[in-house]
Amino acid sequence: MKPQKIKPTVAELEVLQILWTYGPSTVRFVNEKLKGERNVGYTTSLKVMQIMTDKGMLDRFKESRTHIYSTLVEEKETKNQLMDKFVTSLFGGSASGMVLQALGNHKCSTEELDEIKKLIENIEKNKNHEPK
Amino acid sequence: MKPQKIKPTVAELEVLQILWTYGPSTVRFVNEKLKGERNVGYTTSLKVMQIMTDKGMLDRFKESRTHIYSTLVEEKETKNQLMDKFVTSLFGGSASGMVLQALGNHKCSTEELDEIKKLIENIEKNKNHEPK
DNA sequence: TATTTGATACGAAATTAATCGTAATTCAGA
DNA sequence: TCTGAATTACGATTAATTTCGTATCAAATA
Repeated sequence: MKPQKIKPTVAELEVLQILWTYGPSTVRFVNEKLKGERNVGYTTSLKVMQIMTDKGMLDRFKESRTHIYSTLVEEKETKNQLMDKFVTSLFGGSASGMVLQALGNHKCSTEELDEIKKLIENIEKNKNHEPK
Repeated sequence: MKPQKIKPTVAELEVLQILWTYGPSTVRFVNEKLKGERNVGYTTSLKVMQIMTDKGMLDRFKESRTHIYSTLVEEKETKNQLMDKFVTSLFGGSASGMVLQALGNHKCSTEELDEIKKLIENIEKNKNHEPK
């Protein structure tokens, strides 16, 4: 029931991250943030955001002379979709396979590991309660 | 001490997966496997593999009239690197953040969850033994 | 009101990736 | 040796993405 396919390009994803993090913003603001990472011209950011608006990924409204852009795609949903693709192409669709490799090679703090354990226990608990 | 940056494209990654799975292979073989997934011409696969060889991702030797290709990049290392990039761009570098989202949204079997728990316990055990 | 500043619109160049057609090459078998 | 089937080499095309230059527009202010 969700035929909407979200397929942001790399550049588009960078814009989304900024809007998810800081909320609705101007092109100027987004461009400043992007310039923190790499060299990118103002009109480049503008164009990307205009295209995203055409695609229905962003919304905007006019405030005096500038436009304020906000996202129309859910952060969680979008990341899930990207993760799906990633897991499929690298781990044959096995999320646990990916998790194993991720945990084995990234350093996680004890607190983080505990958090993960807690989540797993919750999932297992729910499985028992809704066995169907 | 590993300045070698591995950046396979999508098409290249597909070739790598096949070579990792089946070992050194001919273009014909790789192309057959690819055609199992989608429609791709023989010369397309050939070209991709030639480019990969130029880039130093693959090695090859002549056997009669055909070439036998093998990978020069480690499966684990490559996947780790791709995962790093993924985690960085989507989860600000937090592997545990990604794991949490992955576990929360993909269905894992009880066995898989147990396997992950076991791994976490091992990691924690090792932490205690090598506290530095 | 004219100027300046800063924004948007638009087209198009530059890049990168993926695809394939065709020519040249190689070997095996007739 | 000649022919044909299969392979490789290579160029070129297509498509998608990223980039930016220039024109245009709007509003604040001198």
